[in-house]
Amino acid sequence: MRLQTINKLKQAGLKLFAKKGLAATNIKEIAREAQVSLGLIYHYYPSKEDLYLSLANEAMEKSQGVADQLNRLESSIRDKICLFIDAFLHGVQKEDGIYYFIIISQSFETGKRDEDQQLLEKKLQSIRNLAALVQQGQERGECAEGDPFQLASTFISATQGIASFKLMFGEQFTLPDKEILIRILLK
Amino acid sequence: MRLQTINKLKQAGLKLFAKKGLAATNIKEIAREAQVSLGLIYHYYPSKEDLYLSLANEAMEKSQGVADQLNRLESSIRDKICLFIDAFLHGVQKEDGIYYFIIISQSFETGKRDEDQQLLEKKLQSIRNLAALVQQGQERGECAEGDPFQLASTFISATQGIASFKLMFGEQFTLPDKEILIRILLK
Amino acid sequence: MRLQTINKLKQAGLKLFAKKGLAATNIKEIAREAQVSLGLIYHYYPSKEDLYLSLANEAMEKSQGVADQLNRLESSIRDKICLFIDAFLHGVQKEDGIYYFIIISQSFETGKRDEDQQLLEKKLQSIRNLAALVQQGQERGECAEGDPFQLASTFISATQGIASFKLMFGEQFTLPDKEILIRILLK
Amino acid sequence: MRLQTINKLKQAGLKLFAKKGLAATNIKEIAREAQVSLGLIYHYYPSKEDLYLSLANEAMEKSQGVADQLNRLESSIRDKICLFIDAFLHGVQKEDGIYYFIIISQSFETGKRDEDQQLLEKKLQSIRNLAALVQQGQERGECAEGDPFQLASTFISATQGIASFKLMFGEQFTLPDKEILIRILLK
DNA sequence: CATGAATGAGGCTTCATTCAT
DNA sequence: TATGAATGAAGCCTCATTCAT
Repeated sequence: MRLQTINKLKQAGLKLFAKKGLAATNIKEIAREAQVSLGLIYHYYPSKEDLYLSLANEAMEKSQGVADQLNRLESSIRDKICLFIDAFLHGVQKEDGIYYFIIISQSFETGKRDEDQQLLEKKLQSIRNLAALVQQGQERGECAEGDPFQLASTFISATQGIASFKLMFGEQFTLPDKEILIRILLK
Repeated sequence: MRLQTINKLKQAGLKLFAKKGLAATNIKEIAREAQVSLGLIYHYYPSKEDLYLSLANEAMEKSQGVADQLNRLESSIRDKICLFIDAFLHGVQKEDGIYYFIIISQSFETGKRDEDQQLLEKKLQSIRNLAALVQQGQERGECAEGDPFQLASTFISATQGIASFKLMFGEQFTLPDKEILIRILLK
Repeated sequence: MRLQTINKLKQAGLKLFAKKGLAATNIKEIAREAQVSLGLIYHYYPSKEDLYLSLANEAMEKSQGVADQLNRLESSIRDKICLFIDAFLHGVQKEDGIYYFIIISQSFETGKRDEDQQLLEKKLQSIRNLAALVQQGQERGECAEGDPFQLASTFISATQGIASFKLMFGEQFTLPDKEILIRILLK
Repeated sequence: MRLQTINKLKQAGLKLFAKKGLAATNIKEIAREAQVSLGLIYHYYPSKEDLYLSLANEAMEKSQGVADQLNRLESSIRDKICLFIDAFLHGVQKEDGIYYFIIISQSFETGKRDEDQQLLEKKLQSIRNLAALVQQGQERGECAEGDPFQLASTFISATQGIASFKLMFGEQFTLPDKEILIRILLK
């Protein structure tokens, strides 16, 4: 039924878009991967770009959801950041998880100006959110010195690059230990 | 004459491939950007993929060249790493520089198995080279604790992500201060 | 039930085929306009072309029916032609009426050779019928001079063109007074 | 070279669009008829619709050109109208001529609102122009009685219908004598 | 060396039709 | 009867590449 088909499509799109990017992924391939006929995609998504945007937005929402959850916790900044890193290291080892990270880090434009712009804005916002957390941490003496936005973006950069390497090299690539990532943000 | 045309083509290809990726960049656009006729491209490169590979390899070589130079210096590991970071932060602010960084970080496959594989291997090697440096640094007590390969890949990840953000957001994005990057690798 | 659905389908098909032609009208649109599900259409018509042909034939029959009725009247040729013109001017002002006129004037081919050919033959026959009437009129001195077939086809041409303009321009277009049309055929 | 190719495309498009309409004519067919490769069409026209619009506009311009020429003549209204009818009857017997007439009479929409609207407006204007001529003729006592716009539209309707029949039936259809058409507009 | 017209395979999308429910 | 999800052939269009000039 509807939901099952949509899930198969999302699954297939996520995997292929993450691995090859928007332009290099073709609709036929998505259909094959989803085990669905070519035309069916267009019952659910008006275009390849719409499927991509839907996945990219979903990825951002998931990421934002995790961040929100952490922020609601009654714990030290250090603990929040540790949990965030745990979530990242855990997520990047699951098939879907890594695809979501990669989709977020991609900068492929769909040609839909408004929606591309919105995605970009959300990315920036998520860095700002982490920066705010870092600033709090600095005030409490838990975080490393330096401009909070710079610290946050360096950290996010590192996670994106790591996800990218993990996808590129697979088993050949060992994820960094938690401590290495912690050191970027915390004293 | 020859050289000038080739340069214009490289310039244009570099910019467009970096901004849009291999699949989304088309030859006509490259010709227009290079102010060169469409057919002329094929006097110098057998295919779009060859132009891309040529640029990607050149980017890797440039990067390797910088690393080699640093390694040949008679200075402390700390100084080498500082110089490396300087080179990165400086490079990423120049138009061409950032394009080279982005091209390196991309994982676009051209369909030429051997050459794609070679590129991947070079990327891995450059992480290993940095890891070796880090290991030396650790032996001398200059570098941070942790698995050298993990430290190196986290650092490289961070630089790639930063280059990517810089290209995405342009002036809206402030590069991190040197100290923030230094802290990933050094005590 | 059956009949109601068929009527809704005919209504919708008539409107859309008249406005956009056979090829540019799609089944989904017909279903929507008829407020009927997509699949249901295929319970009543084997294909889009069959619905079209059914409507085109019905239109021809209606037109032929009016002509037959007039012919059966015991009145002067002049009166018959006047009544014919009345019927046209009246019909073209009703929504369905104009669609039927337009369908008749269209020359869309459905790919079903035989049936396309039959439709064409019927069109020709209806001109010949009017021509016969004109010839009678000329013998009685009521009709204008000239080849009866030419007079008839010119008249029919005019009515088709008028119906077409009416559909195109709607309220912006004023139908011609009866006298103008009368003058084509009658003295 | 360019011009020759463009002419072949126009020729082919004109013929096919006239015979089958916009939606039922496919690009591959146009390419075959023009003896040109499929892709080449897109060097000269951005889309099928653009080719169609270009032909439709050209047809309107040709028609307008003839009308303008006649208007510039220093002759009686009667003579102008006679010449107009001559031009029509002559044009409709040439292959291209009839295609142009048919294209003008078609009401296919391309989906480009503005341009569709402009075409419609031009059609209306050409009726108004003829109506103005008729009004002059009435003032001079040369034209038939009745609302000039209605007379003009009836006349134009007749010519369109005649062109349509001619294309439909070919040799089976005899064009009306000049006198029959003259009688619609002139006393 | 240089141009850009020409080609056609392949990609995205539509849509008539079928079929399980 | 009735629905609309599913199919896939066919249409439009793009674009890497070739080639005559």
